[in-house]
Amino acid sequence: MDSAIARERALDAAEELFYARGIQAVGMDAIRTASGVSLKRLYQLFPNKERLIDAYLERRDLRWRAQLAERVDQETTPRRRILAVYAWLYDWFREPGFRGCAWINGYGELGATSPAVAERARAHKQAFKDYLTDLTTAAGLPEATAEQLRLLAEGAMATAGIMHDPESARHAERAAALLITADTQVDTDTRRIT
Amino acid sequence: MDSAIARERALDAAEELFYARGIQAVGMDAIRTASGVSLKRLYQLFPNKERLIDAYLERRDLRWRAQLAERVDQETTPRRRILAVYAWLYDWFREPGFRGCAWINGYGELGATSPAVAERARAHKQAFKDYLTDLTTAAGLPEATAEQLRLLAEGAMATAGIMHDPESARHAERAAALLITADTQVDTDTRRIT
DNA sequence: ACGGGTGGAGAACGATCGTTCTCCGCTGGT
DNA sequence: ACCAGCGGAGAACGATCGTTCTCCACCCGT
Repeated sequence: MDSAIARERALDAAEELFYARGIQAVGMDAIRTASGVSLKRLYQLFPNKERLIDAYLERRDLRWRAQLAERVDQETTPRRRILAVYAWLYDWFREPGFRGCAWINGYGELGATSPAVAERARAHKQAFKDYLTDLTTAAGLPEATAEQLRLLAEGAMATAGIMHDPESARHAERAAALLITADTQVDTDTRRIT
Repeated sequence: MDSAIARERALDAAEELFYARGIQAVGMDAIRTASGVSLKRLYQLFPNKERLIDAYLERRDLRWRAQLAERVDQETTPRRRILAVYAWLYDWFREPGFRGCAWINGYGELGATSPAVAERARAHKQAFKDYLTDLTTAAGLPEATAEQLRLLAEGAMATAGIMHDPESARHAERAAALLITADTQVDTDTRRIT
């Protein structure tokens, strides 16, 4: 079997199992069974479990951000592009098998013991925040607004994961709409609102 | 030794170790060593590790909410009481050894495999949201605002934990100030902002 | 003083899991 | 056909950990 295909199958199985059951709850044997990739091959592709976890988080990060950007790019005006983030979250939260943010969960599980996982979580969250900053500056909003939008999104992810309540995304969306409108008011209008 | 004292010492050790290193990374033996409570006694007090985890989350929840309420009660006006939540978060985030929210972390680690942990996390988050609802209704604000304030707080906790950035609390505070002002505007003013 | 029982220290047990090793069948070149 | 080597299945190994068991020192009532 082609090595690249085996790698992808292993990562597919790892992603599904790690995300659904938690990382530590999934043994290498379960990944072997789910992927059909033998243990020997698994350890040729990833020298140990930590590297497999790392590759899982890396690949998921790329896909997650690409899908978000794809949704945002369906909108044209800066304001609608910002709100599209929360619409996308809403769709994500309603997907069957949604179990919260893989990086928040992974950090909670292994952030204290695995520097690699902690770093992946930080990098992912930083990249997300940078993306929001791009969207806000395109809308002429200050970076502080991006920070606030970020907190709303993170709060929606954490809450939706724990409470199984996709509506968090709608509340976040409404708050975001208020914030970007209020900040605009403060800039253009008098500073009645602060 | 008094049974109640042994129980408290065990919980003290469990809380410190579970929170700092993650639950699964701490063995019963480490708790025995840190607490000075023998294994036999530990298993008399808690029939198994899951029950110890449960007691840890329960006791921490009571203390966490009591300390938050204590801080909020230092303020008198409804608006300042709401904003005190974020000031308290800011102080908490800057404490040495802060590692994020114990329930977000615990849910990420064991939410998928332990129904007891998942339920404790849900109950804690629900109680926090109920408390915010009390604060907002006292301020004459709608429940939707409580939901938004909750998302800001949860986002600040998740972000501060992962990024080691206490400033999340200040950004959340500023966003909260905008939201409760904006919502007040919508109610009293014309509904220019929505 | 003495015997019974309580509690502590730590060994022991069984299960799980990451990682490696063994054995064997298959393949591909000559 | 034959042999060398690659890859797969799964056993094996060693470590960790939750839980229980053993053994012994100490204490307290008579």
